Amino acid sequence: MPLQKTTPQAIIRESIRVFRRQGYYRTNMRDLAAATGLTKGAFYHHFSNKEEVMRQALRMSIGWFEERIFSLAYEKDKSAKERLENMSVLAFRAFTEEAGGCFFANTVLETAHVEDTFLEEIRSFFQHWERALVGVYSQKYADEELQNVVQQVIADIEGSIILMQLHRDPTLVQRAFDRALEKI
Amino acid sequence: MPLQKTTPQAIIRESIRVFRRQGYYRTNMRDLAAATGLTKGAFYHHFSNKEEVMRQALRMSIGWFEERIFSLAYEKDKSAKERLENMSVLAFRAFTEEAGGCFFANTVLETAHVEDTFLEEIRSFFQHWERALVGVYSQKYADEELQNVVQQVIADIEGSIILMQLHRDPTLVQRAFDRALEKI
DNA sequence: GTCTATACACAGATAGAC
DNA sequence: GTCTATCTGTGTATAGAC
Repeated sequence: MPLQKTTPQAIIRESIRVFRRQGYYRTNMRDLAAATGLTKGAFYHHFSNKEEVMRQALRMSIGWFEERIFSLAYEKDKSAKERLENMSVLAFRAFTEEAGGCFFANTVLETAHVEDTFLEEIRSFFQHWERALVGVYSQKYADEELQNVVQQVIADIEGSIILMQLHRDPTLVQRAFDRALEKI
Repeated sequence: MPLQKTTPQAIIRESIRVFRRQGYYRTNMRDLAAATGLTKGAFYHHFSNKEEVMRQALRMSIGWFEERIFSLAYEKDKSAKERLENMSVLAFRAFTEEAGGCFFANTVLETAHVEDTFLEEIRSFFQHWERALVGVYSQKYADEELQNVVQQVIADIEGSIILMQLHRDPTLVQRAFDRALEKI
């Protein structure tokens, strides 16, 4: 075996954990390198700067959500309620693990006014989430009301994630998911 | 030579604006000083470090919300609906002005995992908000349901503030306030 | 591919002149 | 009370040895 070759994927995977906990500006290159057991010097062999790492971290995370969670909204053989339940279980886990909250929400609030470097990626995440929810709620609501319900569900969950981080209590997020299930 | 005396109050007032837009870590002492037309050196004559400025900024902001907004929940001569409407108008303005969103939510997400330096202040803000909403919604709901409604209203608004900053569209927040008014 | 060493910029904070 | 100058630490990023 070649002495542990560190893959860019592994680096990004660990970087997501660090960014999600510490935020973008507070995280430095030493933190990111150390998370994969590298030194700064070795880290720069794989990525040319922090912005690039962050962008790839956001993209990998979006891909993960699409593949593992949003995709559940489109399983045609299951009822809308069932699909929403399946998504909720995994989304709850994703947002509460390591108490890191929502990587994308964290990043909007931190960077939106300073630079719009990551806006495109973050918007993509929320668009996919919205589309998935429209998929399940469209059996009960339509048009403007549908839009309003979906927006409320997302806002309720994201707001509850903030409160979870403030009170260190994941059940606050669980209740938001419960409210989302009551709406269908 | 500008020999005008700069009051700590004026400094904090401007610092709030900077912190709310740029966040805590991204803001440096030069930014804060410049916001009141001072240099770093002069700034340090009034405050000994950044953390102290932030803490006082949070406290002033809490005081402002209590005085100007949450207090409206306790005007006994008005109906619950009226009181909620009055709060909503001003709160909407406060959260959307300069597109800075909610100073407290921004700060939780940015700092909660790194240090709990400001948790106490931020919790105080949300407690006062919660109490005010309990005051108006208690005429229609009670006990657990009341708690749940209040939490949903706050979460919905805070989540919508995130979406506002993402899409640069304050009407998203307006709709959250509309939903809050429909619940009473 | 990974390391150590280092260049360079900027941040927080202090000293002392006016 | 405000300024300029400066100290010290830390951050991004690069160079070059192994």
